[in-house]
Amino acid sequence: MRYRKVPDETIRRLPGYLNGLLFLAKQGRDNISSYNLAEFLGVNPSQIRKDFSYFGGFGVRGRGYKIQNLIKQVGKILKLGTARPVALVGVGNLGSAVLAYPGFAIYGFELVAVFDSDPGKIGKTKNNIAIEDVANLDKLRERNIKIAIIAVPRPAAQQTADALVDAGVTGILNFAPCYLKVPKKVKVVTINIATDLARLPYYMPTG
Amino acid sequence: MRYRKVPDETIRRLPGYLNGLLFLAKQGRDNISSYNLAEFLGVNPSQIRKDFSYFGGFGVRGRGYKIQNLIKQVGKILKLGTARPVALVGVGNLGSAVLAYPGFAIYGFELVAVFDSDPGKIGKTKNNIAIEDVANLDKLRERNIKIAIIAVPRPAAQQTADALVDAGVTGILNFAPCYLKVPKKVKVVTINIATDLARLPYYMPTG
DNA sequence: CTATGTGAATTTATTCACAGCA
DNA sequence: TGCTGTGAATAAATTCACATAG
Repeated sequence: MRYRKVPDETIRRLPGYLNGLLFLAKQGRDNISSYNLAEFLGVNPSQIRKDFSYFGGFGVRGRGYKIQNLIKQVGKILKLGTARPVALVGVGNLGSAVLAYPGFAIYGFELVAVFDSDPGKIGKTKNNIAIEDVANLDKLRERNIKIAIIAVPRPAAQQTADALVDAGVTGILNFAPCYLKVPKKVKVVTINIATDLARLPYYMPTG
Repeated sequence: MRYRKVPDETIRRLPGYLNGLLFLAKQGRDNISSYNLAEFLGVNPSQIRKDFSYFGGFGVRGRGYKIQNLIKQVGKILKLGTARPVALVGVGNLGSAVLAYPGFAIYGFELVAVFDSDPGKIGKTKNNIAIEDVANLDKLRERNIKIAIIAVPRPAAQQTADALVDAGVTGILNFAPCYLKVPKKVKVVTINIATDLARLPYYMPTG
């Protein structure tokens, strides 16, 4: 197809497609139509086809998609091909849960470095990873870690982001409930559990 | 202004605005312009004005917005006026973090019921809340709990959602990495930490 | 026949630009 | 003058609908 900018929304959906496809593959399935995949993922079939069409289309007319092929192609688009080391900053309640979270592996992420500012935690081991002093974040550069997860309290979030950027990090998953100011070349995705919860009542019937 | 449907995107942003406004209020500020609020939140000023305009507009021309008034109005829009009881299902790593998460309170949410299927956990107390048997989810109806958080493993997610819906729950925050099929009257917001992380590499410079 | 790939149509969301009010 | 509120203009995203390939 002719060149067109890939919508951000398409990129936002692709990891979800990949998640579903990996699940279906593990169930032993090897073909699927956009209709069946859409049903499974709770989205619109033409949306799926359109999303894939931005990259040339991966299906066979009349037949559908080869799941293994789709997995490979989507992984390539998202640059998830090789194992990616990830650092975590902040080992409080949320950070500990993130550290133990098993869901990152399917995308090739591996949590390999953990930092905290609490002297009572530094040096201790959690999930087989030694907790390091947050003052040593600059070590991320020589270890070639480009992705970090911020799970520190709000007052420490911006300075943590600054230190990460200084250390060469260009991708940040932020759990602190605030906007992080970073250079344009750095991508931040913020997750705020509370704001997501706060959307529900608006849509719920009163009474 | 004339009637127009409020965009979903506006509703998605409002809890974030409220979060920022509450923070600014605690700092002692009482007025703010759309420009300053936008700068603080990392969004576009006219977007903020437009978002508020769907509800009539809450500012004063030439002066800006009264923070306390905005907080009140946005809370009303989001139906966050009164305290809202919330239930949590699943007390694994993620569930425990959610249980200890302090961020819900500013929106009036209170975690008042916790369920798990593990006999080793049922009856124990965590964060001053007794863990109940997930088989008793139907008790939510008589306790008038309409919002629930699903933090169970994927294989149990859909059946948990079904049980919650049967118990009268109409708002679900879902941490399981899968689509949940629910009746139209039920609103589901899904948080998938791994898919959010998986968006980063696409935007990051290669090398 | 079946189900993709994709222009075109439609819907939704964002941003502009400025009239109008304090 | 300063900043809101909002139509109008753009831009972005979704959905339709069908020609086309297997």
